[in-house]
Amino acid sequence: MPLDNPRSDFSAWYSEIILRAKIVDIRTPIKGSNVLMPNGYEIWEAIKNFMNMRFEETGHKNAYFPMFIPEEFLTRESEHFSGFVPEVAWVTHVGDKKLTNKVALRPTSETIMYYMYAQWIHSHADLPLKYNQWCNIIRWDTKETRPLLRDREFFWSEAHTCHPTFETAAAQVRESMEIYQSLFDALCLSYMVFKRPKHDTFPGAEYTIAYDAPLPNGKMLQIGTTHHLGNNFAKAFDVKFLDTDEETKYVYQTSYGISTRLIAAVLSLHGDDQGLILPPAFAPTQVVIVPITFKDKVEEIVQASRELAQIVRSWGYRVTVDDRDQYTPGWKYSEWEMQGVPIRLELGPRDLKNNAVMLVRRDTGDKLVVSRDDLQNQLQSNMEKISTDLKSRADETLTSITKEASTFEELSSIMNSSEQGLVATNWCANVSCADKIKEELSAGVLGERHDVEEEPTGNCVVCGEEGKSRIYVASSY
RNA sequence: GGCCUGAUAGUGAAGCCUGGCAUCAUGAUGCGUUCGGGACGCAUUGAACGUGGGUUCAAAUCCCACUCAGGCCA
Repeated sequence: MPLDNPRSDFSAWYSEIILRAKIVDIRTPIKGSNVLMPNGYEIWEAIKNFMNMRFEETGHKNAYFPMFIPEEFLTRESEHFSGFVPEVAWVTHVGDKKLTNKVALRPTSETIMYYMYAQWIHSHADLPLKYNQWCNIIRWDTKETRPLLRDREFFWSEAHTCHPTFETAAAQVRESMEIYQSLFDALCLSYMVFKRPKHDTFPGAEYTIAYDAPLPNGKMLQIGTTHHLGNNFAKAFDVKFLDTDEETKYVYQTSYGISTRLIAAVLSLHGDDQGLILPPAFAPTQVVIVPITFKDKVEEIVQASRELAQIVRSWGYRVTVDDRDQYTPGWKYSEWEMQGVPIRLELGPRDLKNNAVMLVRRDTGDKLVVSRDDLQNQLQSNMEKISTDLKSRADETLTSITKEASTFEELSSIMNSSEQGLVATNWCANVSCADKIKEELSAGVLGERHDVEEEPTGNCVVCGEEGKSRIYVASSY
């Protein structure tokens, strides 16, 4: 029962893999409100562990803020509110009583957090304040939900920081970028960092930095964002401090987040037609041991496999022994490959006799007979090799979908082809031209690159006026 | 926002046009033989056909609404 090829039919491949690899089950009663199954949840926990480590190193504290937001809060920063209002879910009743003041289920937590920040921050000595929360978010999309890509309820991390000046907040933006890029690199993703155009900046923010990863179908996926909020929210929520010059000032703020959507990027970018390929550092099971039993030696081989598992576990790996006797080895190989386990060890009578094991890489299928003495080294070097190879294959995907257009005809022929792609071009910075790209091509202006300096190379791809910036266009989820 | 397609054992499908005992594969369970790339035999087990209503002697099948899934256009 082979999977579709992710390059030729990504949509079908994605729908199927998500269930067959036991990541998400969408057979729930409410649209866009799905089960994150253990395999998916454990990847998320591994991401959390990585991030919590980085947060600790950089002076962030985790906290938890309420899910219920009074209506009045969402109207205080009106630009912010209007950005979310169509997707906000409201509590309007309790039992059979209608509430006098309806309550929102958080679509994001700026308002409730900054209301509290105003009570906590008094002086420059209280700054910087760097809090993060891991929580669930409700955004009630009325249609077009896709598991992990666009859910009505999803998990995320949102960090919200306060600083004395615009520049110290800008420095915090840079720190968040460094943290996120270390995470994306550890996940072996390829991505580009963009400064979003003005019209696509987060409601209430001065500017937005976004990280976009390629998908095999030529679309791009936003896997994280960082916002410099200036003091717009500080003014709305009255977050002030007494500075060293004895003046009362509004704080400057930043916020940044990643969500379970990141998992979708990892699955999609690395997977193949046999299933998932998980980056070793984040795989729920890193090593699976499959005993190859023969009728007169079942106990001996199963026992040896369990002992081997204990040893490999003591080296710090997450290990599973698949000793189910109702499945044949070949069946087990396929199942673990579907779930993306990076390395499989096969242990049979031949290996026992030779004091060896068979080591198989998920990403390449390469098989290698390894002596027990050399196993620890081989595991480590193969895990590292898998990571670097995943990363370079991901980079190749990004390179292969990146294209160039100087006229609207070129741009539109790329966007209308089945491969689509990420198109580098030039823009006059007028929203009307971005709107035309959106209306006619269902694609968006991702912005100008923030990780690389680039100058415009020609005139605006839409109107032909002077190009003000070199931008990238793609369709996105 | 508009349009199209679909929903039948755990899973995947057939049956629907032309209303009349719901079929096949797979899975699950048990026993036995197997086991180095999705093994096999025998036995057992499974559905009020998405939900609600309508037409009819009779509805999985025809009609209406809703929910969910997928796709297309704006």
